[in-house]
Amino acid sequence: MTAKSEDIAPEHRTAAQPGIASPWNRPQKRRTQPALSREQIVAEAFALLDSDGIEALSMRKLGARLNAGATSLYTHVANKEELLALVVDHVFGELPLARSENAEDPAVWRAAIVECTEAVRAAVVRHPWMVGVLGDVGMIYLGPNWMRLSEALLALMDAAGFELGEANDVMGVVMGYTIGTATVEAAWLSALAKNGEGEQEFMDRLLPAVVEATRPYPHLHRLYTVQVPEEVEAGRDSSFLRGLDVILDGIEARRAKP
Amino acid sequence: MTAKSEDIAPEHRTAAQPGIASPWNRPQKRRTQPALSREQIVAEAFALLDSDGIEALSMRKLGARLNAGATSLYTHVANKEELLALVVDHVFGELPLARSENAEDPAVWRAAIVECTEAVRAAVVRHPWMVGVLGDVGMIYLGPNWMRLSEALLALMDAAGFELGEANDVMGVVMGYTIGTATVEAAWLSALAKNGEGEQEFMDRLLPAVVEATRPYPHLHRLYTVQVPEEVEAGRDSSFLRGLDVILDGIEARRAKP
DNA sequence: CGCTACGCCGAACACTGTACGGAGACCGAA
DNA sequence: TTCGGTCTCCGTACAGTGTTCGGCGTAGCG
Repeated sequence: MTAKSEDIAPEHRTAAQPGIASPWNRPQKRRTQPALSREQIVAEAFALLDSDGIEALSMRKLGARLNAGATSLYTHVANKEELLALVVDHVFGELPLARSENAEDPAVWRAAIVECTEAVRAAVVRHPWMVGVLGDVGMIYLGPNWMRLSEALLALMDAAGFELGEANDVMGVVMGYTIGTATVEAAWLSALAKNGEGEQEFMDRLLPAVVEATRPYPHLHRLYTVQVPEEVEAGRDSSFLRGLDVILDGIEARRAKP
Repeated sequence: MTAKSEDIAPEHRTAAQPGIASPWNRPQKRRTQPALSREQIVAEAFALLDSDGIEALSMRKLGARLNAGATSLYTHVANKEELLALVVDHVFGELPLARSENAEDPAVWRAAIVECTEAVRAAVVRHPWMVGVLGDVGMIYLGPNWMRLSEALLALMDAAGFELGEANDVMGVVMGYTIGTATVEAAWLSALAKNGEGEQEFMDRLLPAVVEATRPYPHLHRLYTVQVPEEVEAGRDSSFLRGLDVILDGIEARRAKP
């Protein structure tokens, strides 16, 4: 299913054709270049993660999807951990980079940051397995694609008139907020997925229990009885943007003064 | 080692005392109440995680630490996943709650938020295994201890004069930032731990490679050559606080105006 | 005394990540 | 051509993992 056109006749595979040797199943010209590549493996792992989640990713299953043995992967990837790191960076590689044109206008750099962080958040939410992996993978920010993202952000802030230290701080605040928010959201979403229910339905089913459970906590109780019900999916979106706006206010204020 | 005083004579355990039966090792009055409890299990899992990390936590090892069989745990805990959720909430149970006295003074509620978020951040950084677990555990915020934390924060913001919706937003921004920052920090720290090196040494050893790797990215390159070297461990602390301050500025500004 | 309920656990199952060694095919040199 | 050397692939094996199931012994109750 995932065979590329460079794969020369899958029937060479010894296990695939257990019949007796004969001219018709003989290797015949055998593949001249590696059947597996790191990119291919990463891409297939990515697809598997997206379709079946993190606990479905095993070396054996991944190998099978590539018409390869499990241990063949280890010639291209040192570890499962390294594989996961590569996949995470692969995700960041799909995001658009922030552009720096006319960035001296606050409205412009603010919009650029909103766009960039929204992209990161959307990626994490669309691939909820990432949050469980981000913890295991130290040093994500050394991946080439994350570096490109960072570079673009720093360039943006530079064009906006921030000096390097400030720009770094801004990036830390904004990305910290984005990752934290997205983590919580994705955790919620994968809990949903495990129950196989839609967001709104699950919420409706859960809410009475939550309301009951929060009875000892008056503020929380009020929050869940009057505030939460109407906002769910759309609420997450607007909530993220509201929060980001507050942060950008803080940044812009600090920039204007001293 | 982890035996509680209610444990009546550990030598009943069949495996612990393989000697021949005799009046001295006979069961004698046998324990009258369950040898295991959910709290005990959670506490021991917590200790095991802290000392040996996430990949050292297996049901068998945990059982062994409690002088119990692996499968005995399942009478008190449904899953490993449920166990992890309980442990995470257990961590939050150790944090101090925000106090709401004199909260109408901005300096006071700001300080209270700083204190609270610093506690959360410190907890995550001190228990780096949490970040890998937060992803798997959906719905942490339904745990009783996290609820207590939220309630205290909401009460604080209420006392500070925020209305409920605003207070919720503030909590989202501040906690999102805190969790995100702590996640990145903890990932870095557990990568360190895996290499068994100190933070500064590892940084020194890694920096040249990073500087080289960032050559295609001018801003990043400058950042790593001129900015980063002097700040590492202390830098993380102050960086977190600087970012938080910016956010609080944004919040206070929004509060002051319409 | 017997009975049920409960807490505990040994064995078993289906899987996991990965080390190892061998097998086959390619390339360049002799 | 033949002979190595190198590279990729993979079957096997090992030491674990989470969890189910059936049974066992005790405690408390009638």
